[in-house]
Amino acid sequence: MYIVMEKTEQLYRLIWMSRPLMQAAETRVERGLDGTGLTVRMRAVLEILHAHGSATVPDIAMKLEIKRQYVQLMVNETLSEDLTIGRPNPRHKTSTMIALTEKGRRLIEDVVAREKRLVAFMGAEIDAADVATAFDVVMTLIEKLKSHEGEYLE
Amino acid sequence: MYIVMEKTEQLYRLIWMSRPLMQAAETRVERGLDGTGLTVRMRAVLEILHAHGSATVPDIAMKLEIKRQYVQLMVNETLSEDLTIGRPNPRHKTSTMIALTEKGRRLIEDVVAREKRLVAFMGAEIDAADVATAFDVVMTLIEKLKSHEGEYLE
DNA sequence: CACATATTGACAACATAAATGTCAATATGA
DNA sequence: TCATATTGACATTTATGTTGTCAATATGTG
Repeated sequence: MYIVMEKTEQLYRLIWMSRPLMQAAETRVERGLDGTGLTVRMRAVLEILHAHGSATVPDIAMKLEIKRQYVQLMVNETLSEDLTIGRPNPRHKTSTMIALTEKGRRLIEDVVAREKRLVAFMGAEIDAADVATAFDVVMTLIEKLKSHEGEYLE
Repeated sequence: MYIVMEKTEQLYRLIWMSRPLMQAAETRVERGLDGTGLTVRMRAVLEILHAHGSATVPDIAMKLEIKRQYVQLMVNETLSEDLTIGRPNPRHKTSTMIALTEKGRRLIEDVVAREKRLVAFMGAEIDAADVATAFDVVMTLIEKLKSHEGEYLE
């Protein structure tokens, strides 16, 4: 029982550390973007396109879990900087497929590579198995938090 | 080398999962606040006062790592709901000590207890040692991200 | 103890991320 | 073909902060 309480306490604290973690990470990412001309939200668009290939604005919105209207804004910024280009969409004629341009592809690859070098450096003294464990715990937590399981407890 | 890459990749993804984790957690917390009359930011004030005892507005701002002007706003809301009360501060006469009222104390205790029951439920099938590992990894990450170490890599 | 400096609370302006509402144009599918 | 849905564009609103400023008051040092 004591151990159970300890675990819950630690899990509770872990969950509340997600905000400091996110803030520290985003601050760092922002600094890494200095000089690239990218904003954090433009970077998000490029990253998704790089990871999943071209997509429509509503597609990207679904992946980012934010409203398409806001994504449209983000995407338009990347379009006007020639980081992406709208190509005719065979599946839907008014919804263009947004694709990375060569310029956009190179930029996001540079940015991600630089970020990964930093992460490699920061993770040097963390055990690989521990990282895997942490990752699993976090993924499980997200899943549980998003499900409505346990709602009756409230 | 392969393992190092794998670890870095996983660490990178773990870091980027901090936002989904935080969002899922805060959405859930918000739902838990339904019917209490509390907002998330009022809850934050009460939680700090409950955990650390009474404090001045600038103290709370330091703990939350946000500007005192915004914390003032948050605190004023709790004051006007009689969840907290300003008491003369022996150490500084214009800066009142903000303390929980009985009403505030009972409310935050209820809220936290309910949240912990939910966390206990969600963590039931997660190993205690894994939680401890995840917690350590996350704390280490936050520390590394906040330090300027590795800046030269950028 | 006087005086320069800091702290506090209050208020206003601004920034950013995002949600929400609406519309016209166009697609899609029964 | 015609009802319904999707998309992009645009406007408004909300939440969560930051930044700047001010007057009142404290604090601490010579």
